Amino acid sequence: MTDAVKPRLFRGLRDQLPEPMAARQWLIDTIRGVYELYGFVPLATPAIEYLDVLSGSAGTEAQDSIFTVKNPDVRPGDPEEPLGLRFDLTVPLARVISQYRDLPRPFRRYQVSSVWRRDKPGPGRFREFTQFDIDSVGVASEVADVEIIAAMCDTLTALNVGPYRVRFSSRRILSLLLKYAAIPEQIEVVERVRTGSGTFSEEKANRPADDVFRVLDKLERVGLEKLRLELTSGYTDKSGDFICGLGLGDDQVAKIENFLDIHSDSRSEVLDRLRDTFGGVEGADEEIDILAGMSRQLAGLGYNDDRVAIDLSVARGLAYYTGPVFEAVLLDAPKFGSVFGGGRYDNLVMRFLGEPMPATGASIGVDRLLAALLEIGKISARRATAQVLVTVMDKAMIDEYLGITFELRRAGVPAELFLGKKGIGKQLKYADAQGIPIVLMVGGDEKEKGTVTLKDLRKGRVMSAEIQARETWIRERPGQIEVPRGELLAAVRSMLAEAEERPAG
RNA sequence: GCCGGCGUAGCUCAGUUGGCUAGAGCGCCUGACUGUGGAUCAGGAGGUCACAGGUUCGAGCCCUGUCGUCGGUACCA
Repeated sequence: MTDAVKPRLFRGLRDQLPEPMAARQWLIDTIRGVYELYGFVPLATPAIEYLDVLSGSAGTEAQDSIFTVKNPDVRPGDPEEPLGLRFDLTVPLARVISQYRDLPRPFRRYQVSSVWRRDKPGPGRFREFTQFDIDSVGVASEVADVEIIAAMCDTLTALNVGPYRVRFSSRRILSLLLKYAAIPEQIEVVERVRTGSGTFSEEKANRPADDVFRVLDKLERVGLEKLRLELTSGYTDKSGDFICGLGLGDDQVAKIENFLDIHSDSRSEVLDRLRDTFGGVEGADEEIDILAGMSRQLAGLGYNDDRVAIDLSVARGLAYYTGPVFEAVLLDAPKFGSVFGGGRYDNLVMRFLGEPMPATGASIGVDRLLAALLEIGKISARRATAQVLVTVMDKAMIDEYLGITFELRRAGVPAELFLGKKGIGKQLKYADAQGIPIVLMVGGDEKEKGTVTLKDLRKGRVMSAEIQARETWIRERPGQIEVPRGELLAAVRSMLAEAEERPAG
């Protein structure tokens, strides 16, 4: 043999093997069902886009995580037209909106697709992952945001994820916080730049005030102590890395803490306290009224405090959000963080269109949500799609086995004909290992009697615990029945009905 | 990106201060039991010790680099 190619995958990529795929497809189908119930229409766009279409929405730092693609058409002397893989579904949507002017407005679409980011992979974080997005483009009214929040709730309910909480706030409330705390648009910070092993040089730099939001977003993860340090002097973390502080003054930090102190399970209480705190701030009443209106509409539809909260620490990556922002967490799987999030982005489409175009939407991290549901046992992986394995007992009877298999399939019962070369014992073992619940056996005996033998492997699995001796095991033939050939379908159906399958499979 | 830990069978891991032919459990395969999945018993296959270089009489073990992986941190449109 010559050198075989080593089978391997590029870092951060993974295969999706059959077991989790079944659960994944159920997840996606269920989400799609909810979105179509809301009247959203499907859209697909290519994985590859021109790099200038992808980048720019979030500045140069965004480019660092885009996978670039070599343009095969570029010729010597021609201007380069670099390409990249999409990193989200929102930017392609903005392009589509701008490119197809005759699309209905408002345009309400859903899209489930892979996206790619060149970030460092981590647990539950891959370089290729699937997002499921829902967006309303062309609606300035907050009713569109209310609808998105409601759809998030209905989706999570349909997925049977257990208790969850959708939290929302508004980017404009956070802008008011900057006024309230008297934080200027540019913050001067001292960055520490590594110049060698263990040595640093200090450099002054300007950071936009939005950096404050980025820090606030970490509250839940790092706690108030570290948050305070990061707002002021900075600190050195466990690994010895220096975290740059924003150099805010005590008064400013105190006011931010006042703001963060406003939290309650009651939306109206949060709004009341916010009104008090932002008392003299210009424009505050108007923004708070908007949140109050959303809250009232949600309550009117039955989305109450038990699952939708106003949480002022929700900031999200604020690069293009302009209004309400929202995210959902599973209360049984808090460590997975936000599994579903979004917000209003009224300026994004303008980049392509040149004129304002309001838009709002949310995105599900399908992989993260799936991982969370598998971990808390709210969804189970199924190995087989077949419900019946038709075994091959006598090779001479293969035509009959084929016939039975197709009879089952044509009656809507997923069935597999065993195509390997193994004895009956091995075939049963195969069915058991694959999670196929029913085995069908027809040999010389059955043929003579005009019957078929059906075996429910799930019953045997239960009885296995009490049977010790192999003789007994074989003699008892747990879960096995013999029925007339003509009653095959009816018998299979009643056997399948006996143990009801969970929807997730 | 930065800091640190770890790479030994399909999986989880042992492997002494560097010393004979690299081990275990699980899984897999075969058989007992050729018409019965579990359990039990017996046997078997499977390793370039991540890769490359170096030190040494001798390296899974020590050194350097690369790759991978895990954790922290940054970023997350």
